Amino acid sequence: MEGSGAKVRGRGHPVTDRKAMVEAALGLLDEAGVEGLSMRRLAERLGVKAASLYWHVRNKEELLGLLADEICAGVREPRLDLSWREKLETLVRENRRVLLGHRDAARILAGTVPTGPNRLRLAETMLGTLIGAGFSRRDVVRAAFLLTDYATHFVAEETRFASVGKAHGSSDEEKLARVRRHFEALPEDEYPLAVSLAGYLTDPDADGRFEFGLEALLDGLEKKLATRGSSGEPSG
Amino acid sequence: MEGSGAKVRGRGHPVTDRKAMVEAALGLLDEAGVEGLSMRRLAERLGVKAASLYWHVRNKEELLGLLADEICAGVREPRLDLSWREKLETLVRENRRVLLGHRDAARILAGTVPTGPNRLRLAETMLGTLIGAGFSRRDVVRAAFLLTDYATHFVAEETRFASVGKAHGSSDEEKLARVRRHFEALPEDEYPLAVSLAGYLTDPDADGRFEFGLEALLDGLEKKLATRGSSGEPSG
DNA sequence: ACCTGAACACCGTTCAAGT
DNA sequence: ACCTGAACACCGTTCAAGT
Repeated sequence: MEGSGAKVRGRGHPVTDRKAMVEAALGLLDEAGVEGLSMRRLAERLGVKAASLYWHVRNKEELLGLLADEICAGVREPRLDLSWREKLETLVRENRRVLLGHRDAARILAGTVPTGPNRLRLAETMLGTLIGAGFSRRDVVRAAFLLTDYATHFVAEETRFASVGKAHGSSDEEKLARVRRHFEALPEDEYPLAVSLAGYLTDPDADGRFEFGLEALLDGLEKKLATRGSSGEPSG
Repeated sequence: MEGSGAKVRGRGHPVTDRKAMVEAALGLLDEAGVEGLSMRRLAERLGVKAASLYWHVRNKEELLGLLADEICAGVREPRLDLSWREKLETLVRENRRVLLGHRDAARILAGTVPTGPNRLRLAETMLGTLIGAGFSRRDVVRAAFLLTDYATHFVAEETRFASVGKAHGSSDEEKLARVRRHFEALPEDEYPLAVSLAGYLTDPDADGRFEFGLEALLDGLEKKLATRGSSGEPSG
């Protein structure tokens, strides 16, 4: 429980305070989720009144931006000896892994503009890898958005129900089972496929779903590379 | 402007009232965005007190679910003579078109579970098309999620700044120009690619970006079909 | 069957004032 | 330089009470 006193000493330069704020925000996020992450509760956790936070941060949006960047600090760079495709796979999987590390992290990322140093660094890696693969400059950027957004939004969907039922003690399996029964109970003449595919619609294998989409995306990108050729500029 | 009086006559059966609520909610959404869509403002618009809404609807989440389904009513089914790939393209493009038709519609869809009749009907069409293409039952479901979520999340990203700057009179182009200058002003030694690709990172051609991703996804899916063969069951 | 009054337990943000 | 008191303008939701 260190850090409860916020700025113990030093000269209390604002950097330290922002850092403490973001750390506290991350802790609060893990305990209470996005829904519970309010400026007032964060202030309480820092032993301060809510109004004080606005000395360190313009508004809540700015705080969430800092928080998002902090979350991304844990993404590891892919090894240099990998192929471009392996590098991209690693990067996108790493993204998912890190987002699964904090409650509602994907929703924070999705709702926030990537301007912090960590996210910019990751963008550089992604863009550089795509340039190395031979995409045109325009396609590099489009592919980067596609892959980054895929990771973020997949995890956001995947964890949507993580918080909901935890309160009244229903496990993930119980929740999925309930949804499956809901699909199965639909009128079969109107929604025959939803009924018959209910088992797959509530497939608990999120890893498999993630890899399915990732492979499709990379196969699609690979095909573009083959078709369009290296139609673009040199890779500088 | 019909429907301003809510339930004029009939026997005021609850279906009518819910319909009027959802219509009013859609109007409020277009005027005020998700941020401005509150139960209290919606009640005001219906000439009623906020507490009354809870007679017709369990809570706000349920209302948003109904609203999401109403938004999806406008999605047209693809023509039957198209190939499976053309059908999927049409369906995903239609999805985007409809989501662009109401302010923050994509965010409503993204935050809501697809249980309404319109969304279920669209799911049937999507699943049926993928079955017709020859995917295994498991892959049908995975591909359906992939394509549906792509449309929703693409539009959510695409329209993220739609509302923000409108207040202090900055057009879309001005906003993009500001972001581009921000990237260009980054330290070139740390973020060389962000600086050099600033123009593409703020590309205003959303249609082009959307089609890039859609083509990649469909190419990727097509490849799976070729590779895995029709490994699954018959198409019943 | 449907609506209201009144309350409960919250929000983000501002700003003059304190130290 | 940093924090507080007090307020402003909101939220979603409940529930006894009205008609």
